[in-house]
Amino acid sequence: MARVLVIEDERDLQQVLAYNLRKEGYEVLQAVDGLEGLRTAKVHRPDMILLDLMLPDLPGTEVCKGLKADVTTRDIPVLMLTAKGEEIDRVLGFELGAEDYVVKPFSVRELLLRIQAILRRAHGAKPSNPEDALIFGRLRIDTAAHRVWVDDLEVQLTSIEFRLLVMLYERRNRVQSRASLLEDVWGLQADTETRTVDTHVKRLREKLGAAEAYIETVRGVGYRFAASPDEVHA
Amino acid sequence: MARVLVIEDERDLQQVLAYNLRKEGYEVLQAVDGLEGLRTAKVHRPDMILLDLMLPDLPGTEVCKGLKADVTTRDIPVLMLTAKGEEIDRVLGFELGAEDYVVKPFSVRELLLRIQAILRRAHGAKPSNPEDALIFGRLRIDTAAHRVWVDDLEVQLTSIEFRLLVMLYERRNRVQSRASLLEDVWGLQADTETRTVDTHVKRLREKLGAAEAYIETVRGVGYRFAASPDEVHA
DNA sequence: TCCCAACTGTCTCCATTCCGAAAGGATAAT
DNA sequence: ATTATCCTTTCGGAATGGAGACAGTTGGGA
Repeated sequence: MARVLVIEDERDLQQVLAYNLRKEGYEVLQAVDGLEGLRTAKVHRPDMILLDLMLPDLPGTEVCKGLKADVTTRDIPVLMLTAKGEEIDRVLGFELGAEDYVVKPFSVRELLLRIQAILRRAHGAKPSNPEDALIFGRLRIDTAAHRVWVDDLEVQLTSIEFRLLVMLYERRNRVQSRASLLEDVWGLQADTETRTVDTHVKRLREKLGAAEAYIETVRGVGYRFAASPDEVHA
Repeated sequence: MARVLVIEDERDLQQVLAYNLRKEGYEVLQAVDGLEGLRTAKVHRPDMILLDLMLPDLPGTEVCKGLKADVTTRDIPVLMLTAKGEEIDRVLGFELGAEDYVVKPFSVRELLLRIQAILRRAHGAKPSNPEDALIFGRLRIDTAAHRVWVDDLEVQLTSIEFRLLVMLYERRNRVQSRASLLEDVWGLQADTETRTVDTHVKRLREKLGAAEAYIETVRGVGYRFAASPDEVHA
């Protein structure tokens, strides 16, 4: 799930936000002033940032400038929390490249929707090229279109199978335990004695046919996507 | 670079827009009410116009009519800025002929994308009319006229249906979640527990008849417009 | 002003697909 | 050979999306 950094000095609000974000399944990073926020952003690279405009050390505008000035954080969308609906704040926020803003007091629901929208846009906009599918040996994956091909023949995967494949691929050459797959693909956290993952891996392999060998079993640990297409042994 | 006329009375928003447009390399003309907007449009012939629906002297709809009534400004695409809940239906149809609209508060990023899309279309179809229509297999879409044909037979779509179709088409071969469609077509931010999108897709498909197969359902994810007219599965 | 037609969003119902669990068979490790 | 681990098959319940119906709105015309 997505990681959200909350830069907010009011303790109570910080708690409320963190609680609600976690409840929605986000991973939450917290910072209570601008400098800490900048540091955390640079180190942890969150998927987006909630930024209070009024902070004890730096004004939020400066934090925003700081974020935009650094290549590693430049592209992280910022959602501004402004104390009053002053137009000036809005202007500054946008000028500085904030993605959106909400005015306090805001409803948590509204805020969550904005966050969702931003993350959706960020994800959707990532592969802007028309035909940029991942290619791995005989396997081709187009995440934007949600389509998969093996040897130029399209394979119909269900959404879970697709997520499982992408997750394995993104972390190729690293063993994924069943528990971590359950968490990342299913969004569950259960210390599991279930064979659910096995079942889906099996179905996925079936559908992948010739490309099934890319998914390797690591006995006693979990599953691993091959490091390179050639490494697969017959 | 393209010239954009911004007709907007709120000073701050005017500034935000101008700043961001210039940053993107556009030349910006500004007007703070409808009459000034009409004059400026006639004199300077911008490549497109951002028009607030709520202006001090004239409603934006009237400005739009005025633009369409004058030969020198008739072909300039108009992008409407509307507040939430304002009637947007009539804005789009034949009546007013606006090219697109965004609902306030909008993210500047989103707005810039829309502007890009409009200018791209406009440039591609320089000699304004005859081949202004997009062709996709048996489907023909004329965004300027808001008309659609299937196998050379015109299909009557409502404004939402049209917008939905265009949105899907412009992002073809990319799955659109229901939530993102709700946001981009309806201008709503909502947890999608609703079947509204499904219903409209269904109605759209009905009307498209033979071309309905271009709109594909991706179970558990959303909808996707086919990548190419031939790829449609039986 | 009133009425009618068109449009839109929501609801319910239903067929289909999909998921997760269970259980027994197969395979690798010791 | 024995055990631990993984694969395979099967099946009922749940989720998903489409079809149809309906009421609230809106705009246009009588």
